[in-house]
Amino acid sequence: MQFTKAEEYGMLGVLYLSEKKLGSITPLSEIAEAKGIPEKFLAKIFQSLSRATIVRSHRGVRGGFSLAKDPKEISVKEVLESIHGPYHLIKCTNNTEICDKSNFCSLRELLSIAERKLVQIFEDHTLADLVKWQKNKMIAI
Amino acid sequence: MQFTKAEEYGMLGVLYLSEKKLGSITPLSEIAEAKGIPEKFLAKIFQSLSRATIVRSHRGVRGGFSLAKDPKEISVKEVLESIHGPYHLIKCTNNTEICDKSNFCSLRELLSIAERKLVQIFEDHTLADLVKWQKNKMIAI
DNA sequence: GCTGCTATGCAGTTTACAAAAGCAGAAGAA
DNA sequence: TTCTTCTGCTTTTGTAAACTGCATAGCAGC
Repeated sequence: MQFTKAEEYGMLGVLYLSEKKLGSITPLSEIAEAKGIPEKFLAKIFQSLSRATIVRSHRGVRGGFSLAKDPKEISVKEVLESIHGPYHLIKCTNNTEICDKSNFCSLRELLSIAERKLVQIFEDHTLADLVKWQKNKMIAI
Repeated sequence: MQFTKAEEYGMLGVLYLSEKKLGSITPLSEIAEAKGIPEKFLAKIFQSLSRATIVRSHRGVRGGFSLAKDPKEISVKEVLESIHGPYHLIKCTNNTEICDKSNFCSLRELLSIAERKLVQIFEDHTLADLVKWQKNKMIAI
């Protein structure tokens, strides 16, 4: 049970954009190099983010990506779910058909609770929050 | 970010034992068949559980596995961690060397928070709790 | 002490999916 | 028109999960 690289890269990407002036356009190559991410892989991730209107794409010379809205308005949950779909700790959490052995499974119940807690945390934090943490910590050091 | 089959099977296995009389011995074949789990795979998982003294093994005719302690004394966290080691949502959560790009990473910070919440839930629930849920629900239906 | 049953331990194989790379093409700016 | 950047596929690679097999060891009953 771990985060995937796609999720990690996606988050690093939007965090990178969040630190820039709102609306400014940054090419993928810059993000990829700055964060040490394979550019083509990042491109694929940003396509998902673009479809979810978290970022906006701009083609052509001096093109790239910009945040589609204020970092304050973008939750971590939004970013993660646009990359990998809704979170589920276990496949049958929402799909009862997969595990039809019993009409009630206490394990599924526990995982649902855990899942809700987890999603709640991701929902409660925005990109702006993370950027703020980063800045505060940097000053402290 | 999902549970592995090993974790799922392991939990189902110990839950199966938890429903039996404390100390009674059940062969793997019975558990495997009852829960629809590949027997050899389950055997491997139970070896881990045995080493962690969550279950006790008994060889020979009428042998099998029994819980090593009362279900009330076994937390879900114990079971899960004995199967897959300590939980980490991201590789660098505890290993700073892996991600040396910055001395502070807000993403890591957030995941640490999430991780602690998750572990807390698993620590707070015992096998006895889950069995109780199961029974109550069954009665309700 | 032989036989059958069950776990043990290690060495495999297979499968699935994440991660990454590649390429032709479209859209846009200069 | 040309260069740049994203777009939308396809394909490859790498790795870990999931599963299998076999020889061995321990135990019980006869």
